[in-house]
Amino acid sequence: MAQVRTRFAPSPTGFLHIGGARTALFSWAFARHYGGTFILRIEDTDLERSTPEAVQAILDGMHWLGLSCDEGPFYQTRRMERYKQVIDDMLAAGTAYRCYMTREELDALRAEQEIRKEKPRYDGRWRPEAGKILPPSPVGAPFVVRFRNPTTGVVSWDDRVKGRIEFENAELDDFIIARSDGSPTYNFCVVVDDRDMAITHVIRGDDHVNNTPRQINLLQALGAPVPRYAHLSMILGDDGQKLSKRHGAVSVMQYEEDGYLPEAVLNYLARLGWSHGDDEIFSSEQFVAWFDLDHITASAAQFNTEKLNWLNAHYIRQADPHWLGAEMGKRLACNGIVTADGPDIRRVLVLYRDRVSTLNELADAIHSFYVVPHPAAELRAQHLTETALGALAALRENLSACVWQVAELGQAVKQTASAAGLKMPQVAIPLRVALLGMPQSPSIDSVLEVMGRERVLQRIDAVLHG
RNA sequence: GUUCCCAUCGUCUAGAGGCCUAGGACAUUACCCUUUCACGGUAAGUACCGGGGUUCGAAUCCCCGUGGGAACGCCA
Repeated sequence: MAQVRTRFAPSPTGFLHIGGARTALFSWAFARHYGGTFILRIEDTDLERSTPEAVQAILDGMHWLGLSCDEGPFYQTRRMERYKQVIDDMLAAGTAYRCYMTREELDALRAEQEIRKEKPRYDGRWRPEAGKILPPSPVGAPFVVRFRNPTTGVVSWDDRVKGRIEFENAELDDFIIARSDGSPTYNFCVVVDDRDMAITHVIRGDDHVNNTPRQINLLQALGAPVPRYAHLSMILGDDGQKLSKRHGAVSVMQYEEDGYLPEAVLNYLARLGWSHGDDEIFSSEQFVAWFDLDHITASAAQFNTEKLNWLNAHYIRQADPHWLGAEMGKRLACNGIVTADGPDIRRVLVLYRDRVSTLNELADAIHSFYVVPHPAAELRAQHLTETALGALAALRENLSACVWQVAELGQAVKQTASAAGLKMPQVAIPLRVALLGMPQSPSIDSVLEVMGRERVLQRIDAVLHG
């Protein structure tokens, strides 16, 4: 295959959401797989809605996911001269023409068409045609530039996801390529850029399928090669509903905040709409090695947070303890919890890392090691009974005599229980409540060891004398 | 309304005419492990939208229907 060049071309009107992230991921992976070039292009020609904050949000999202581009980011607003030149060329070549129809006239036309239940479209009244007499151009009046779309035949392409798609040219109208203020429009900029940037594969959302025939016609009018297209179907929300700013669409950065690891999000997204046999868990290197356009699903996919959670749990278990420790320190510090003078955070993490599915859950789970817990009255009443307190008092004595090492600590708990004629849980659960403020925890001997003698004894005392 | 797209377990998916009495994963349920809660292990239930063709044979190919979606902007 010739040098592969793909691009991700978001418009900076909001954050990078999950759908955009997947599009970027697939474009990126495809380029990487073939040793090609991945280009980032910011489509900011809509001055009204584009913001620098949104540009930054997109950049941040891609950076977090580790999707780095080889060229760009290019900004369409900085290429205005180029667009203008191409428009002039097309006007001169007769592949585009000036249209003086006013907005009012256009609106009226559309209204009529709608009444007649027709597809709303431009009627070609200013389109030059051999033997056709155009109205005289109003001098000084504003005009738009329209592309002279072929009127007969079909446009078609072999979509790498959806297969062959054909459109009758008769279905297409002469779309605007330059507004009355002279600024170029989306379909036009895309074509010029894809041509200038020598894009070989356009991987994008399938909401662009209907733009594709227009873009192909334009490309052909420009004498440019037509890239391959791969249209990805959309991602639905967890509830099966379409994602929108109003409903369910969240920034990928929100996932970071919620305690997801980028490798989990990447892995999840990779698997959403693409497959490699039965493989579920794989690194991004593996993904790049395996990725192809042939195994992309043509139908829409519903986002499933539970599966993401499962993957995230997996990656938390795999995470480097030093990194995880630092990350936890940061997250706890955000809640005003100091970890520096408490138990070694890495040892605490080892106890909890396989019991949670997000970093936030992990932070919640371990915070009792650093902050004295206040078990709810109900918990106290249920677990810190007189019998239990008696056992804890005995245990306190036994523990204080212990070498602080897991096997010996476990023995101490067991012996205390049997000496009091109690079952193991009858001691271990009150002990958990005393130490951590909750009746469940990892293996109690490990908790004792990691929490450390001083803290353990203090917390038991607090319960006994509190 | 017109054009285009899509259709396998609740969800993500495997499946390129016989390997499919349809496989894997998440979720669910049961059991095992166990000092609790998890992790882990084992097992179970659950799907080819409907109807016609083509074929010796169809989840796979074709047509129709139904359902869902997208696009029809001087937005991208």
